[in-house]
Amino acid sequence: MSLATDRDKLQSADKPTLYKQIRIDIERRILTGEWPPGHRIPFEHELMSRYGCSRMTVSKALSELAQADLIERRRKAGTFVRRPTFLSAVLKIADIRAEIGALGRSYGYELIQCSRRTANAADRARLGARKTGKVIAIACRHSADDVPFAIEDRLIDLDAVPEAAAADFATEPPGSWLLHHVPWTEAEHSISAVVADEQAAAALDIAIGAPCLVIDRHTWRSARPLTAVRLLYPGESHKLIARFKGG
Amino acid sequence: MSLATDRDKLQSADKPTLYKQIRIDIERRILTGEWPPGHRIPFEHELMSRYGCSRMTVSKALSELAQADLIERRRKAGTFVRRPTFLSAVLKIADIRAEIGALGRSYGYELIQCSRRTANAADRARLGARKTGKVIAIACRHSADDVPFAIEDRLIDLDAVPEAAAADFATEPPGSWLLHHVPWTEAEHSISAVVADEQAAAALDIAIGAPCLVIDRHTWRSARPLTAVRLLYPGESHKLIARFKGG
DNA sequence: CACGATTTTATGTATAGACATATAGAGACG
DNA sequence: CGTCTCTATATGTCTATACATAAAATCGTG
Repeated sequence: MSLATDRDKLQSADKPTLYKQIRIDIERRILTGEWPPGHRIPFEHELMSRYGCSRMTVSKALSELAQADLIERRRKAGTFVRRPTFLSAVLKIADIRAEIGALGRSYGYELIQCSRRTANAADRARLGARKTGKVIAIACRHSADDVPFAIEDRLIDLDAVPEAAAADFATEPPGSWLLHHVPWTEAEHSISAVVADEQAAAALDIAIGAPCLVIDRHTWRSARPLTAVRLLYPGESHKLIARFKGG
Repeated sequence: MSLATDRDKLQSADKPTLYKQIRIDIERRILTGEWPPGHRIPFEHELMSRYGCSRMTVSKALSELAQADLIERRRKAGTFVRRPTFLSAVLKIADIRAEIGALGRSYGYELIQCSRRTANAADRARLGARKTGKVIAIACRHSADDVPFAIEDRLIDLDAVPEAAAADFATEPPGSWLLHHVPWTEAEHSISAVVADEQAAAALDIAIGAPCLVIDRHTWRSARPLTAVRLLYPGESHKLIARFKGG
């Protein structure tokens, strides 16, 4: 009878490091359904002898899977395949300039209106801030190859983002500026559909009553509102790539 | 001169384990902008003495930050704060039954049409499969408190998901069934806006020409198409929560 | 049997040390 | 001055060991 462990099989396959191979091996069993949700994964000691390595190594593999929400580890009980309650995916939203650039189209930007004012009740409600001093209100238009791509209506809390006072939004779109200068901790997106009113239709060069996609994004840093933005896209498809976690 | 390290400060704070405190500490510096994108984080050896712990411990903290894409580690060069090129966020889309349940509203489901057929050219194009045998085509409607919530038009590749032949889609919505029975590895969402045509307006009980949100979702397992679905929601807001990664 | 105390056990964190590996930067050479 | 090689170095992986911690399982008692 052989003393060979699965380690040989994995090692012979190719290069990646051992813990990564263990991770991939377990991931495979979960994704193929061999180990369905709720299934108890072998104890670390069993995996140690199965793969012929130390506990730290299998633990590292399991930790990464746990961080990726694929498994759940419970002391004394063991490690279990998580029951998916959500289609969990990583959503990456580029800022519009980068997005248009990635499409190989020329980016155009036009500042329509930019004003600084003391926040009124509507501004505070929109930002979700109880009290605020000054805000910047911006309206602008993004275009790709000189065709209107989206219009943007944004409010920035100047107390939370004082650096914004010095930014030149006539030349740099506020989304890009914020993305590269202002760290954030939470964001919430609300996606909906509307039909273009007269104003939006004129700005986007589409018919009144044409469908538009709306993305409302609120951004916070440690629960403090930073900015609220509404983006209006002509109804043509706007793509979001969502991949299973764990590269 | 004191031999005290930052470890004392962190430890005294409260409970979490050391490596987690280190992670949180570094995360804080990044999020507050103290360490801006591109900044080189102190070498592991410096962090060792700063926090008064072993290299494995700081390495574990840094590894988690790297897995969360907050930092980038390069051999010999060091560890750097990543320049965010995307608003990266975790998107969680519940299946519609769970979503309505979470809202505290009663879920209603109605199968409109369900047929099994040999895939035609249009089916293959929609699934993105070069060749397929049989498919299941499903049309159904979801409602919340007896008000139409969304209509669904779905195609399932029976070769890739043979278990679907035995499922009873008259009682269980296909989205829920698939989520709980079929593991997947990749999904792609395409979100757009349309106006309701006569048929959609009738099914959703809205006016013709009213805005609707469309979500097209394609799901694969190891590059093999499993299902393609189009969901049509009345234009009222459909919320997606996106949070900064790394809890 | 109910219920609280004790034991057992699987994971969680931390350590020191070792070797692997990629690569930035220095130095050699044409 | 460019390019090539070599070396120093920071991260990457792995081990063996130790103790901490949470919770399931067991035991003991009223």
